[in-house]
Amino acid sequence: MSESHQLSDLQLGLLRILWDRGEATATDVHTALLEQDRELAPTTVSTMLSRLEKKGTVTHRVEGRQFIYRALVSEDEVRRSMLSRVTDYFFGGDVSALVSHLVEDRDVDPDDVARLKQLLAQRSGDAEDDDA
Amino acid sequence: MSESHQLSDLQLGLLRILWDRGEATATDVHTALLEQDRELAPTTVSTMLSRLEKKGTVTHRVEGRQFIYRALVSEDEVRRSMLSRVTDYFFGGDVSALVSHLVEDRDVDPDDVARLKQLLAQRSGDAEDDDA
DNA sequence: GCCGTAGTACTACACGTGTAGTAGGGCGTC
DNA sequence: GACGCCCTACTACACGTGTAGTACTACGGC
Repeated sequence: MSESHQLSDLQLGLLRILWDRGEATATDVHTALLEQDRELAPTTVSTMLSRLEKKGTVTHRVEGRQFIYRALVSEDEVRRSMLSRVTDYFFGGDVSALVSHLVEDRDVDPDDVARLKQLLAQRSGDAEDDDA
Repeated sequence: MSESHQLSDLQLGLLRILWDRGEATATDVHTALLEQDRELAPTTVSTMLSRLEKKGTVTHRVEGRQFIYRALVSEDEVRRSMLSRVTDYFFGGDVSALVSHLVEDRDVDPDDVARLKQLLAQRSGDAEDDDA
């Protein structure tokens, strides 16, 4: 089930639009991409959508002359898959190692640290919470 | 500078070996892959290494008849790049949102939660640390 | 000195991606 | 009713990847 979604930036871009809108015609997608300064020929967008459909990533229904596309994979699924890839590869599958890394290494500002502490407190709250 | 390293699984596999060993001949890499049940022809490995070299991801020096390869991108750099991609795409670049997600959504067991709490405690303890 | 072996270089091919042109079929317009 | 426009379908092409065969070359052994 949980296929390793290896998606390119453009493919992610298309999916993003479909996820945000639920459904969209090729033209909608094209327009949306333009708004993101992704200037592609309409045919290019259609081609990509067809290909994604062939892979089972999206599907479409017909309305009049238009194809209305919809994602078949959920954002959550793809996010999970991409995160797994990083987690597995760089942290031996240990999510908490990834979290540690993020907290240690990357710029998580004090506010966020506070927020996370709270989150963790809630998380373990039911057990023996004593926030340090 | 920080190029978006868009690397395939195999490419990551090769890099992993180079990172772990510092340097390795094509044969070393081939052998290492075999040990990971990645059964590829020696020529395939060489081809991939050449291509990575052409892209500037690895380099080699010659010793006798052998090429000794070495990664030109650091593991850290690639990890950072891959994490950025996920973070930017799914969390609008907000690292703490990613961390929250990981903590909320994924299986971080109680021990880890405790560990993370400690980590955060430390993190917010030395409030005036200003690393680059 | 010749031969085999090991190791790299060159070549090849299928497939996916990014990109887009052209063709074909309806629908609206006049 | 003919024309054109808007869509999708089909085709094309360059480039990267995965995969590997074949060619070339140099070193070591006898």
